[in-house]
Amino acid sequence: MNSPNLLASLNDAQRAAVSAPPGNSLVLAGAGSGKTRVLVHRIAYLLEAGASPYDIMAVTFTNKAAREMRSRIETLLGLPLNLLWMGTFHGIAHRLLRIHWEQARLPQNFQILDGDDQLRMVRRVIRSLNVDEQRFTPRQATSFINAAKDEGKRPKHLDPVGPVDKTFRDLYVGYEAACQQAGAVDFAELLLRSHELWLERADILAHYRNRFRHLLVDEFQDTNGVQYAWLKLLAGSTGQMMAVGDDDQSIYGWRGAKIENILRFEKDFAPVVVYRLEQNYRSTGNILQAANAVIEHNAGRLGKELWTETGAGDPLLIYAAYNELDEARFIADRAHDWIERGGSASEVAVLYRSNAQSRVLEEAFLRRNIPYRIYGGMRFFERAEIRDALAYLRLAIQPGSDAAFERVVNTPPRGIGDKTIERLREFARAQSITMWEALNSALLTGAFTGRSATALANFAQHVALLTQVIDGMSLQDAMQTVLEHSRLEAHHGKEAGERGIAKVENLRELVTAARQFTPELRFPIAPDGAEQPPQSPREVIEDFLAHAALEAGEGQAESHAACVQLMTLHSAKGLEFPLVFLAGMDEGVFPHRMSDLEPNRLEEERRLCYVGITRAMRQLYLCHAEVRRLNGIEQRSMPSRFIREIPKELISEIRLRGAVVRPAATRQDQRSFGGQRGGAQIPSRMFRDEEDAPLRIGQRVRHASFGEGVVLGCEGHGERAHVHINFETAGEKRLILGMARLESVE
DNA sequence: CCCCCAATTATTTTT
DNA sequence: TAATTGGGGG
Repeated sequence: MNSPNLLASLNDAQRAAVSAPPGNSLVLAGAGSGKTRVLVHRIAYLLEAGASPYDIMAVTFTNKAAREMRSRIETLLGLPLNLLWMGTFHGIAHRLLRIHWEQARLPQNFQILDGDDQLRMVRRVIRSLNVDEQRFTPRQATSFINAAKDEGKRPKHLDPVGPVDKTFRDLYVGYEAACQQAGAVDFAELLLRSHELWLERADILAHYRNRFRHLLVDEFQDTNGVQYAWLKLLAGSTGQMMAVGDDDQSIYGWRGAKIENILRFEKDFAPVVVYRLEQNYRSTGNILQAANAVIEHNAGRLGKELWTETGAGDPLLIYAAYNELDEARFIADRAHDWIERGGSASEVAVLYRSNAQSRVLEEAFLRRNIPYRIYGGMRFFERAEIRDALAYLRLAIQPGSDAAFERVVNTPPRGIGDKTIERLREFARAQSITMWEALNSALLTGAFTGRSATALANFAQHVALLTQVIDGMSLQDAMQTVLEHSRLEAHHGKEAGERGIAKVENLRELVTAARQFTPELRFPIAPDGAEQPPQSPREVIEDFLAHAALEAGEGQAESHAACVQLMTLHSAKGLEFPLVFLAGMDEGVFPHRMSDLEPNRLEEERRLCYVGITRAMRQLYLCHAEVRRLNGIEQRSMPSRFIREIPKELISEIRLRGAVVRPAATRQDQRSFGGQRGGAQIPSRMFRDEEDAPLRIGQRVRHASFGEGVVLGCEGHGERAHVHINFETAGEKRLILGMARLESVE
């Protein structure tokens, strides 16, 4: 059955993929080639062909992508699809474990550890095993554990080489025990545990295999070891899978993603029909050519070249800034021009390699009075005050949660110090009971005396009261009550300045988030019954807590106001903007110096560059600086090699009109630039705003007798200015501009 | 418990 | 540079 309507709006390649015959297929979808469109239409196509929503599972990597896909399908088909399982790997795995908690050997009320909880847990294990915390940092141990889990490995699967590895493995063992004891499951564990559940329980696996005959996986190049194994197991020999991905956009290798999975897929799921989506509907010809040229420097690609029917468009623009302040100022100026000419701020994005670069940019936008929004950094549910409040909420419904207990036992401070907590912890460990139980039993037996006993008793009473008061309350009321009782608002309210105010606002926002929360459907008791909404208020609260862990809350308080978007290249994946600036195209910054030695990592940097370039629809700026202050040290830097990989004919270099030698910046100038304290005394805007300027700092010049060199600086006015040049052979010289007859070298 | 100062150390980030 | 962390003293 094929509906002409459904396929009419697609191009040939898209149509072929959407109407792929039964079996496995791989869609290699280049940037901007309509990938989501294909997935959405494929689902619609399957439904039209007689599949039930009940038969389909669609997996994405981010909640945002999942939401987007669901809403697009519902728009396309005009009906809600509750029975279709669509979500992130973690979301779906979580769902499975909630249904089969018993068979997965989890307590029914198991909780999810997010990254921060996990780190705390690991730290606790390190201390309890008396491992040297300096040599084996919680961070290292956590990434060791996660790396193993991402590969589907339990401690018993590891064979440690040397004592260091062995210690890590011991920590992994200890951590697993601690998690099991606490009834806690980290992100990687969700996948690993559900995978093992299927391996151990053929009946459960058979049920899902039978149910999910159609599997669709987005961003396949980002799958890691367990995710791949999980999919493979679920598909079995009967499941039909469509994997969609782009090897050129694989940028998460550093957290376990494997591009090779695309190749493995072709082998393991053979026969696989491969579709290539290469027509791009997003960018101009010049932008695409630049992207193609850069990515061509990578070896071992699956091979794919984007093309467009749109014209070449404007050339890419390169700006060589003097330093990062100049770069930021330039970007803000150009963004300003765009808006002046009638563009919207939201059409503009500034992308950079690392978050640290956002500061200077932010200041420039602030100064220019351009509305901006910085993505990334701390997300809503990750903020300490929010996590504290949620810990209270959890404690109220589940006082046995040690993680929650430890988090708030002394927040706000109530006289329960480290010593007291340590004794309590010891008490709990010795008897294998929870901290909460330890507290109550210690109070009964009079193990604590004096001030700490009073403080502990107060806390115990406080939690018990909270539990009682909250019982039967709606989520929203419970949240509100918890905030009032915990005195967290008052605690943060008296904190000085902006920060305190922001925290109180966040706490209020949390009540709003609780009010707006719609719980996911719950799972049927009978295997094939329909999903139901949660029954009790308590279940809603539990769902809300899981939701907070699983979805850090990027969407929270999302303003759709017209803002210039500032974000890292990583978070720009999947987005598009008419005007894009790539800031910090310097060697060492991008490619990052930590990644430019090893070929594989360099290639990942290059893919990141490819992602960046292909975000741009109409105009792309590449900016680099000659001098850049990084980690407090001012350094000369070279333009990124990626710039050199773009053919010259696609590029136009920006000469600021009227760059002319001018004396060192006045104090006014410096102040308007946010100040340049310490470091090299090179004025930040020496060569601006006048006519006919042949010289820029960092520029290469040729002198009749000294040969070639680089301009380091300059003092004085016009023809009589003293230029400071570092010649390649003759060394550093100070020359008088009018006499030197310098030629610029390109 | 809180405050202050010195020391330390700086990717990318989703779930 | 700047943000966070640990130690010492009140």
